[in-house]
Order: sequence, then C-alpha cells, then structure tokens
Amino acid sequence: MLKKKITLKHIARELEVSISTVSKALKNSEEISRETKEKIQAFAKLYNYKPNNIAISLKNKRTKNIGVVIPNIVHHFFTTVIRGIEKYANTKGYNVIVCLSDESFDKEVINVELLANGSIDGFIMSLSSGTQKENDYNHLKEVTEQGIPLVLFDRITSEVECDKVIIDDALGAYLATKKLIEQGRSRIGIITTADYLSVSKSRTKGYQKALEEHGVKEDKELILKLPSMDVDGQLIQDFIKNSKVDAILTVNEIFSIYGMQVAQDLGFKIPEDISFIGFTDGLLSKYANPSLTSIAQHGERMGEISAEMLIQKIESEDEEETYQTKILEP
Amino acid sequence: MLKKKITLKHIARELEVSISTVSKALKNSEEISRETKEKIQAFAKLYNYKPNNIAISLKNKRTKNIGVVIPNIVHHFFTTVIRGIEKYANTKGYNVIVCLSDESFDKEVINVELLANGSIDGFIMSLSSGTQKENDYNHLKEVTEQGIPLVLFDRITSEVECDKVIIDDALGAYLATKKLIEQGRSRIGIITTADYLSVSKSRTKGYQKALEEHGVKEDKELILKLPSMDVDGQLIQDFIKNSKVDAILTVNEIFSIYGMQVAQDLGFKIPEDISFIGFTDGLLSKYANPSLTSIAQHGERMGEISAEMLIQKIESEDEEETYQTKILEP
DNA sequence: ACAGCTCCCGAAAACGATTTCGTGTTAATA
DNA sequence: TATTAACACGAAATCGTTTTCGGGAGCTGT
Repeated sequence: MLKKKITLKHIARELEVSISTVSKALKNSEEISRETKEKIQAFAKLYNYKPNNIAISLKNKRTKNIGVVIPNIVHHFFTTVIRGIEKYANTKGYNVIVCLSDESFDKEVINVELLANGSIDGFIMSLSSGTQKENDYNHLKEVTEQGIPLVLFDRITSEVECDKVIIDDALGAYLATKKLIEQGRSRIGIITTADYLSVSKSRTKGYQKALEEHGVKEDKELILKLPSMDVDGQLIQDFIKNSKVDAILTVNEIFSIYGMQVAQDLGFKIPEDISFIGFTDGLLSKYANPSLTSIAQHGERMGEISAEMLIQKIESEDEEETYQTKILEP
Repeated sequence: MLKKKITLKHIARELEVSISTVSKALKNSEEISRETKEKIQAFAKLYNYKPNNIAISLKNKRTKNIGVVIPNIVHHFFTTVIRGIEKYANTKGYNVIVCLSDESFDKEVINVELLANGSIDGFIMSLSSGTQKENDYNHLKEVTEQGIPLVLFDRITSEVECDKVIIDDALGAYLATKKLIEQGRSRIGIITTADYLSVSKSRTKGYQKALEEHGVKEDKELILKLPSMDVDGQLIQDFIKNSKVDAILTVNEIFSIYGMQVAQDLGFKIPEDISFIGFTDGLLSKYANPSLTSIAQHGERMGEISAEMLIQKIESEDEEETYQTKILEP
C-alpha cells in the first residue's frame, strides 16, 4: 500500500514526454501547449505530485529555512520569541528550524555548524551562557564570513558584526530601580548572575545608575551574583536573610518567584516588607501569587523584528555590509 | 572578505585530481594512496571544507532530520517533550526541526506537507485542537502511506495507524480523584475542555470512573467544560462560586493556577476549603503559591521514547508494519 | 520554392556529493 | 618474458529539479 513519492521522471515516462516538458508544464510555462499542460497537470494532481524540496534547494542554493538557535526553552521569554519568528517567517514562506544549545558552548557550535552546511539561509540566535563565558565567537564569525546572514537577539556580543535586536536592558533596570526608590524603598537589592552574561551585566549597570542618580551609594551587600542560571536556594535565602533589603530587582522571572517564596517562608510580607520586580513578563509572573511586577521584554515583537531583519538580508541581492542594532524599549 | 563555500570540485581542480578522488580521500578510502590522502585532507582542513548537507540528502534520500509538529509551546509540557526528543535525537546524530501548529488545523497541514517533501526522515507530532475538532487526518494518512515514519504522542487519534506514546490519562485522573475522595472530599469538581480533545476526554473518564467506584453519583454541576484552551475567567469564577465544590481536578496546570487565584479572591482557603490537583508538573506548579499537587506527565521521558521509536523505525530496513502504543504511567 | 518565423518540445548542463566500474601502471609470479 | 594481480585513480551515473539552448514542424510571405 506504499505510494512511493512520484517524481518528474515518472510523470515524463508515463506520459511519454521529456522531463523538461513536465517541469515547464507544471509551472504553467508559455512554452508548452495548452493541451499538453492540461494533460500533465491533471496527471500530476491525480498522483499528488509534490516537488522534492531537497532537490530544489540544491538547485537554487536557497532552502527557505531559517535556523534559530537559543539557549533554552524554560525561560518563557525565548518561547515567545520563537512565536514571533514563526509568525513573521511563515508569512514570507519560510520554515523555522529550532535548535537548543542548552546553555552549552559545544552544543551551540555543533548546531551552528550543522545548520550552516546548506540546511538554512540564515540564522537567528541568542548566545548560550557557555559561549559568553568562553568568549569564543569563531563559529559565528565563520558564518558571517561565508555570507550567511545572522541576527543576534537579547544575548548578544560586540565581537561579531551582524544585525542585532535587544531591549534596552540598562534602561529597564534603571526605570524599575527608580520606581522602587520613588516608592520610598531605601535598601534595594539585586539578584543577578555572573558578569559574563551580557544582559545581566547591563541590567546591573542600569540598577547602579539609578542608585547613583539618587545619591544612594552602592552597597556590595545588596548585590547577589549567582554563579549560574540555576536557582541556588541557599544563596538566595542567605541573601534575603542577611542583607536587610526592602526591595529586590531580579534579572529574570524565576529568580523573582523563587525569591518571593523564600521571603514568605522567612515571614516577610510581600510587598509590604519586601517588594519584587523581575524581568520578563511571562507565564510565571502572570499566574504568580502574590502577583509580580515585571519589566516587559516583548519577546514576540523581538522575534518578529529579528525575522524581518534576517529575511530582508537574505533576500536583498546587494551585499552591502551595513549592520544595524535595534533597541526596543522595555 | 567573503569566503564562499568550498566544494569538492574546487579542491579537485586546485590539486589537479578528480572529484571522485577527493571524495574518497576525505572518507579515508583504502583506494587512495597515503600521500594523496594526506595532501587532500590537509588542503580540505586548511580551507575548512564541510560537505553540503543538501547534496548528501539528495543522494542518500535521508536527511538526518526529524520533524516535530506540536500545537503550542505555552504549555510547559510540550517544551519538556522537545527537550526529550532533542536529547535522544542528538545522540543519534539527528537534527530536530520544530514547527508550531498553533492549535490550528490549517497550520498543521501546511507544516506537515512542507516537511514531508524531503526535508525530514520522520515525524513526531501531537495533534492540534483544531485537527481534533475537524476530525480530519488525511494529511497524516498521506504521510504514512508514503512510508514516512510517524510517532504521535499525548494528543493522539485511533484514525491513523502509527506508533503512539501516551500517558495513561484516565488512570492519572482516576488516581487523583480517588486521592481526593480518600481525603474526605465530597464534592469534587473538574475543569476540562470540550470533548474533542482526546486527552481531556479520557481524563474526564478517569474522573468519572473513580466517582462511580466510590458510589458517588455524577453531578453535571460539578463538571465545567471550557469551550477552548484559553482560560475563561468568568466561567471559572461562576463555577467556583456556584458549584460548592470542595476539591477541583483540572486537565492542565494553567486552569489550576487560575482557579486557585479565583478561589482565593473569593475568600476560600486553599487547601482547607478547596483542594486542587492539576495535570502536568511544569514550571507553574513548581513555583506556584500555594503549591499545587499535580499529576506527573513525564514530558521529557515521553520525548525520548518518541524519538527512540521513531529513529528505530527510520533505520530499520524491513517495512514490517507493526505499530505499538506505549502507555506511560502518570 | 525558399527564407524566415512561430510554436512546441527535448537534450543537456547544472547544483554537490557518492559510488560503481573501468583502466592504466607497476610489481610480483610462473 | 609473458601473465596477472594489486594498486591508484578517473569517468560517469545518480539523486530530482530548473533552465538554457537548439532544432524540427508547420505556416506565412515573396
């Protein structure tokens, strides 16, 4: 019962015409007479002919695929970005291939190299923490050197020349901190990650800037730098217990939610005793209890913009090497 | 500065040998002399030669890609399944192409047809609600008729013959309901979706079975069938207000979390006044407050098993048409 | 009757790789 | 010396399409 895939060759042989004629007929070429076209088209429809994408890709040297490599999908932010990319890409007839680097440098390199060998027309990426730690971007440089368009979003690097899309992390943190100050909070803490993560770094910057502007001098005790993306319960607990904060800014949603739980367990009232603001308004903050104020990251919009920039580069003939960095307001 | 991709032909011309020789040399064929091999391999490394995957796919008629089509990624369950699939597939040298059907029948069909034309060696899918509503599975039947391996997970149908992986939804709901009964709850409600979703249906079945067994007769008032996957706040609020439940089972996590919020707003204490149990232990229940008991769905494990079944089918020569349905315990 | 033209169609190259088969050279054997 | 086998390599087909080019058939016009 296996209806094997039918090719141009089969149709040609069956109808006793040449392969070229079949190909042209199916594209409604003027070169072919009306009756021949009708015959061929009818036959093709009957046997449900569909051209082989692989062969077309090989011929055209374009696959209509775009590769997306992201560090994880547990942060809801990334899943919304994917949605945005899909949304725009699909309207343009592109397919999206999603790969996960798992925050690992090695896996990121493998994924990129795999996809770069013909499978895709362009990349949209956000760097894994492993890559930012290693500070090695040769795999990306190779990609751009080969002329494959690349768009970096959110977790970016200045080491690679390409289009970039970010939200203004510093500004977001700045505004949030300012808001807390204006609410009368005096000991505002921040839970962030080690500096190698570009976003954490600029968010911390924004936090510091807001404090400075209001004449609050920085206090090392108010800054908790977690060594990794994983939630370290003990560190957070100690931090909340010892730092005497009355407000906490966190660089992501999960840190906030976790921090709130710890704080509640310790007997603090939220937001009376300690107020929380986190980045990313994903599912978690939407359904969190007590509800969490958060800084919008516009994941879907970011995805759309990334896809738009990428496809525009893919389809532009001229190889003008102008790269732009788009900064969205948080 | 554009280093265009280098091909076998380039190497052959440069080194004044034939393309075949280059190809063989790079595969370390015994046919080629040691010195020629060394020369060619050195040259290839120098210019960073990487074979073109598209060409290889065309030749071998296998792409080493597997296509995953899922309805959404807002339910954390699906993202964990993806992780599982990736995990197993990568160890076997396969790449994963993720597409979203957005719960829409049309998008599911488009995605499947697109991928089926040569881009992938096999499918792993969970049906969109749109497809289950339409009850039209011709796109999947075509896939299997073409001999493309297909594995369905979680949201499946008996209309298509293929491998399937599910958890025992009825059993999960049954056990949960039983637990509630044993806790002394007398008015146990359920928040589910309309019957066309296969999983909701069997979960409701399990719920009913548990009630029957304990001599509790079914009360229509205790069953809330939401028309779609979206949370309908008003309906849930009315339900909790009017049904006088003292326990609620929900078919997913989000319904639970939302229900808990509504209940709290209405002045109920959780779990004293109303107890909640939901399906899927994802991020939400992990960080929820108050914490939520939930029925494990083992997403990652499910992904791994699906991938394993699929790859086994892909790589098995013989076309034995035996399909198995694997049922995981919740 | 013959150039010139249109109308249809087929041959063949191309995309980049793999693989079978053949062949020329050399060295070993009878 | 003649036969043969091992060795090293190349030609060409193949995967399924697209596309350029060329040419035969039939017609018009002179």
